[in-house]
Amino acid sequence: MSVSNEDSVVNRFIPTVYSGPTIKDIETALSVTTGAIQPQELSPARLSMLERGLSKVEHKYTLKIKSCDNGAMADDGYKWRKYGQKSIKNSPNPRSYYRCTNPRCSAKKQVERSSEDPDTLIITYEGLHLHFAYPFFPINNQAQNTSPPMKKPRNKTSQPNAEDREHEAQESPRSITPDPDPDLQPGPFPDPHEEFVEKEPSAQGLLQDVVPFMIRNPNPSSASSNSSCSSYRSSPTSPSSLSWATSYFDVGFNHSFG
DNA sequence: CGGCTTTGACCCGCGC
DNA sequence: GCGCGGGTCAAAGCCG
Repeated sequence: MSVSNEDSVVNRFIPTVYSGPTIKDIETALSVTTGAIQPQELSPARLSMLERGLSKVEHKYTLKIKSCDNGAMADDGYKWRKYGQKSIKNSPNPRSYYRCTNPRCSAKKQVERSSEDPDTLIITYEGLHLHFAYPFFPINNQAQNTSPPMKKPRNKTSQPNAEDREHEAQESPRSITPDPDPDLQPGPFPDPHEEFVEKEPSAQGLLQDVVPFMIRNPNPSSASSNSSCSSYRSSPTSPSSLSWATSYFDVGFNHSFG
């Protein structure tokens, strides 16, 4: 599998999902989150996104948003299972831990309320899952050695390797093809657009979780009122929702390969 | 009855 | 070596 071939697939796929930014642009945008590039070099859309509080720290993406809800389930319409909650030192608000309900995903997120602004939720996404998108991204050399410092699961359990493999599937570029979903095979894509849309429902808890939230909350300051609290749950799988794919890849691409 | 959420305990890693 | 903080697990309770 040559890189050029992968690249061609990407080039085919990306424009189908959205028009505008290229992979390079995505990389550029993400590099901004780490302070590598001046904001004025970004597109208005990307700037807007960043201004809304998306930031990247290591392999985690922190999203600061205004919300009238507790942030537990009402963020994206996809399913996250709460698996823990802890009170945080120096913070009056507890932090909730969520894990994607999709058994293939090891994606997690932490939700906590800002101590400064009770209306602001700080959501930290980690292990974002992009199995369906992996085949469409070029495997850069830099991605080969960027295995995030995921903690090893305890060996005491009766499933010593199951979870490891799961992490591999999420974090390692090599997992691009081995993903168990036959519908996500790389290579010739009969109808990328159609496939993409149709498969989404089964890809619960994907990066879509991040983006719709931002896209659908264009005005965070007013989101705390009442109207936008549930609107973004409407239909992340609708064709029109592809508009957020730009941001979608922004986050996921870098996370997986950066 | 099944699934999901909640809550407390346990375990691990890091810093002092 | 000890203590602290954070993350995950697992059992119980609740809701649909």
